[in-house]
Amino acid sequence: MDKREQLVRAAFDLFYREGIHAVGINRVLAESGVAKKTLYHHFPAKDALIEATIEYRDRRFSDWLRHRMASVPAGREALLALFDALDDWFHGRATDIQAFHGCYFINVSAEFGDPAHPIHARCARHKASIRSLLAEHVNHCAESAEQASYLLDTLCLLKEGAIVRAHVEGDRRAAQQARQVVAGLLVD
Amino acid sequence: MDKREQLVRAAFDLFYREGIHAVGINRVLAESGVAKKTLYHHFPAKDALIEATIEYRDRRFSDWLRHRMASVPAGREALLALFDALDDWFHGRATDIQAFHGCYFINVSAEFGDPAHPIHARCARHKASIRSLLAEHVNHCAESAEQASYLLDTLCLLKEGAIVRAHVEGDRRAAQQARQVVAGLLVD
DNA sequence: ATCTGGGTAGACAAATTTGTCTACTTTAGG
DNA sequence: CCTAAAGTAGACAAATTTGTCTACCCAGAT
Repeated sequence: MDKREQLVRAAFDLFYREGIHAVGINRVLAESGVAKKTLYHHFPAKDALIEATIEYRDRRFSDWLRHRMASVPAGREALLALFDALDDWFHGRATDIQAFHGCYFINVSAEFGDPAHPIHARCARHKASIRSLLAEHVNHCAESAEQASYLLDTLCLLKEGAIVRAHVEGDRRAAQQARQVVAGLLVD
Repeated sequence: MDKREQLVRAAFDLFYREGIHAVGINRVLAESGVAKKTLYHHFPAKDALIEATIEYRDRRFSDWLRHRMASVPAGREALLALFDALDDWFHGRATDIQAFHGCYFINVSAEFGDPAHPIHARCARHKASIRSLLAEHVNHCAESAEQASYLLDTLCLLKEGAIVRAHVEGDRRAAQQARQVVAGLLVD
């Protein structure tokens, strides 16, 4: 078992559930069963560990979503599958990724509010990467570049909206609501 | 000048910009120019101060939005005015409320992730209150209870999505994008 | 006039934070 | 086999956290 990986997983679990500034290094150490020296051998400072958790989550979440969207025909169906995936996530039926506590990248961006901060910028990059995953599928079913752009923007708005509503307000129907809107936009 | 109010304002400014756990009591004291004893005279603990900042922001933000939506005819126009207001906010043209650093309630919910925590619950209540403000206007232009419910859900999704995209990704066009979608839904 | 409540400045306690360092052990490869 | 890297436990430093407390000031109501 790789100690670095152990650290990153434990740190992610704690940071995701309780927030980054609320969780001290010692909690991560205790949870992962790794020595402090080892942590500082792998990471120069807490910030580097935080970035590693973002990298970890980015990989995990993207793989999960890519997989879900690839299991149906590309285009319209894949875009609807996105919201089915979110629905499973909100209802605790997504075993590949952790139990739902909101979007890690939104949560981290809230704690590192300055857009110029590397950690915030890294979260923005994740969002851009998911956006480009959706873009591929939008291009499958849009009739013009203009419509594609409009569709992509709308999908991203609804996706973020669903995640936030599910977390802040605890309304787990949010994914289904968003799916319904998307279905209406994709009838053409 | 009311010391309690001074404290709440300074605390809100700092918490909103830098996050709650990242800002210590002493920072709030220094910024507000109030003595520590006075803080603990008005608030039993930091949590109570946090709740007071939420109360403060809830009042401020709701008043601002209500005012913006009341300056045009109720119904369709008011709902579009919501997104114009967001657009102004994102572009730093909303002087009544602070410069844009995301939604305070989403940010706080990220730091207090447990939905059962009173602070998280208070944020959810704010969202519910804004939702019911929108509901009044939706009822003005919906043709059925079913359509009204669908419209309201969609508006809320787009609103949260726009705020998150503007903050995390720094895409300040998000409000205009959302407005366009809403305009499409409200043509009837 | 005096007493009460809100205020100030800041020392202090106790816990916790990040990060360093020592001294020792384990493990894997040349 | 032996060296070098990675690991352990945990003491320690220095700063920072929340919250309490002392000692004093001042203004307004009784």
